[in-house]
Amino acid sequence: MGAGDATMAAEQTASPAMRARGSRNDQTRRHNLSALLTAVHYGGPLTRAQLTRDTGLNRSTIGGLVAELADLGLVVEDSAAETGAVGRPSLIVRPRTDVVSLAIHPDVDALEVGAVAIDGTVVGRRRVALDAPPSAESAVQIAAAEARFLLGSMPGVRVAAAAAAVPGLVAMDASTVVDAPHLGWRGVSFGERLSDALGIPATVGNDANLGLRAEWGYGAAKGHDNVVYLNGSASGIGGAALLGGVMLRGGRGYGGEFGHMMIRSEGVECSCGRTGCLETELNAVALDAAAHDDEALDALARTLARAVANLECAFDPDVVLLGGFLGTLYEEREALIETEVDRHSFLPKAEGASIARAALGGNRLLIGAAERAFMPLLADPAGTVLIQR
Amino acid sequence: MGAGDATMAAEQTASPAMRARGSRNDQTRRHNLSALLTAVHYGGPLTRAQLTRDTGLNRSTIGGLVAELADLGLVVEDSAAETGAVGRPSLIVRPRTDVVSLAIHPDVDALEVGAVAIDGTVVGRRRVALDAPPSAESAVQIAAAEARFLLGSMPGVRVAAAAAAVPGLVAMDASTVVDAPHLGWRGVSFGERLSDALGIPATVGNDANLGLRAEWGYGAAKGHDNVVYLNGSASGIGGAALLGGVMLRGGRGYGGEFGHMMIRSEGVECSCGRTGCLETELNAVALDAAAHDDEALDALARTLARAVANLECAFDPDVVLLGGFLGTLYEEREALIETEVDRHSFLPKAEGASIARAALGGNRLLIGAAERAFMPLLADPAGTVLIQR
DNA sequence: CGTGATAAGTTTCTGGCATAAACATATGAC
DNA sequence: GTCATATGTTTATGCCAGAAACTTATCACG
Repeated sequence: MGAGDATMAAEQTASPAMRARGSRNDQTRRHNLSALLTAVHYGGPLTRAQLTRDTGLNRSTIGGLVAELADLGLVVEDSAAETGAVGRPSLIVRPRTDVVSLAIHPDVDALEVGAVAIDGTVVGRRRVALDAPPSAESAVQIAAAEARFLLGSMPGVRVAAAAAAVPGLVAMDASTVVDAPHLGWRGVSFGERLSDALGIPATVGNDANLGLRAEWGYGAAKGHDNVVYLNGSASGIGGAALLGGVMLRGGRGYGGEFGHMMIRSEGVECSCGRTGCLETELNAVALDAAAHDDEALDALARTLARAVANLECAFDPDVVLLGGFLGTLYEEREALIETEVDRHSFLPKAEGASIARAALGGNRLLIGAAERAFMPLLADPAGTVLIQR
Repeated sequence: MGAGDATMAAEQTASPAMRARGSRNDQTRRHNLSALLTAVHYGGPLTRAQLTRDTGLNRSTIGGLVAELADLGLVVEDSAAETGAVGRPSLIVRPRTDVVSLAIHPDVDALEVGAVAIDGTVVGRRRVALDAPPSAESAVQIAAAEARFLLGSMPGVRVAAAAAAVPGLVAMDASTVVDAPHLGWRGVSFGERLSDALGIPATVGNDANLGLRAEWGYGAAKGHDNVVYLNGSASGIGGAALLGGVMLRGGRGYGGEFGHMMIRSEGVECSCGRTGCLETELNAVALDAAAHDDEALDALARTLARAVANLECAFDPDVVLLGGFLGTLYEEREALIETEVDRHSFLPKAEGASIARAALGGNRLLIGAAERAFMPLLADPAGTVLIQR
């Protein structure tokens, strides 16, 4: 009889908190439309035959669902490219590239606005250099002006939503920036203000979170469901984690602040009030200072390795993704870091997580924010209104 | 327009890994049966009217679903207790107490077997004291004998499944004990062997995980969806985390090993090969030694506080739950720990997690293991066969 | 070319599921 | 004892995916 039988079902989670929502027939339809649009969103153009296999749904059902998505203006069906296979060629379903989301990234020295199509390509971007960190209000104004310009250059385009990637704590409402120290924002309803200025629903997400989302969808974390992400930037170390395919959020939305994980008990005092935080021990300044000092660089690499080992022991990820200067440090000291992590790893060897460098570079936050903006549409393709420009 | 509109849907997770499963009509039925059984499982007896409100389903639908659950022998409907309210009294739906799961807990000095009814009450338990840690084989034999005895005393009872709580790493197959150092088990297919010996499907879970599951369903974590759990026992410190209502597992099932979180960089060498692990700095021996030394106890409390602060910064939980000797330490140094955690907390004050002591005591692991065993039944009430004894 | 094999799109019909609406019933209030 | 209220029950309806039969587009082979 074996234990295997029960395994699959047992992995599911039953909520004791009486969150018992009933399911209706129309939710089935919504779920299936969502599954198809999500599949072509991440997987690129797919044939109807592939969708049939992947979803396990019937040919007829796929036909109907794809027709509805086409009616909604979300996908187009092309004749097949020649495959050389026998049998009637299957139609290719691809997301329409004239459906975009707006991505906004305010940072200390610049503000970027991008338009990202539903297939994940950045179809337009504008960057405004800034002398000083923008106030929330000026960020909204600049973003709105740039967005208008951007959309003006793309006639006929339809906009799903907008989202901003902000370096700081974002509340569960996906609008309020609770504390973005480097921008000097505290308790700002940035999403709501953006929304009003753009005339488009806008949400806000933490930059590390959205960075991981992008890497997950289109970068180095693609295909992995358990990922720890560490990103080193001028403003410190941001962290995020994807666990079982779900983004770590926490009760208030502040989960994943690995930059303030204690890494040295007798360490330097951090701006956050604690001592020995990862980002006070390992940061852009320290890395610059160690640029021509092999031992200093080794020490920093060892610090990173301990952080990675600690995170592996807490999360047991498939991949630990390193971005920004942490990615650079990793490339420069790959062997050292790998052996140090192995040495410190609590988990059975050979099974450990792999370490990888983040892949998407300068487009990462724009793609991540757009991902966030596309989520309502992906979750309910028929129930989400697009804004025609 | 505001950001709020998009928020709910945006919190959902769309999987890029092309896990696009289609949903069929019969899954709707299964989902709803599961939702109802789960509701009465955790929420105790509920009226049909309450179920109607909680699920959002139609009166008629609830009627049909409850009838099916009753036909399956999983629930009974009673006439209402007098509520004093106007209107026709609603029938009370309660889980049948003659449906049980077997819980098995092998430990270094004893093996416990319990029978837990579907309403969460422990209806029978047997404890066999042991001179030495049992081998996996003898644990199977003892468990099977005790289970036979236990079930023999409960005629007419039907068994859903069995599950064991094991102090060690358990693989994703929910059967293989990869490494249970205190028992000396390595790479044992304990679940499969149990299954064969009992004649009942059996799975295996990590003890801390199952402890948290129990506290979540029936103890101090009830109603919270983001919980970090730390349990101190003779064999060290076990950890587990519930994140957004989902148990942290990791890619291989080893997530949540917070006992091996680095807490002092120049610390003592741990059996795991690392240094300064939480459980080498704070354990039963150290606590005993500090029993009559206020300063030593303060130091241990500070160590605990740092661990809690670290976990809060990574997970942003609603509650940090402390069990075993950590619960004792917390009770003895509550004020100190609270202020130290606040001082070290990275997150905005006042919003921080509360700390609480685990509630379920000696029944915790039996309840947790039974929870695990009930999961397939809860997930698919109509598709899971009960074993008649 | 023309025929057959193959695979996929399309059409039609069916069954399951939740719902709405109408009806029946059990309680409290007056 | 009647009414208001809330809930259980029965019946008819609409939606959705699936199955089966049919149609279409390609390749292979002679």
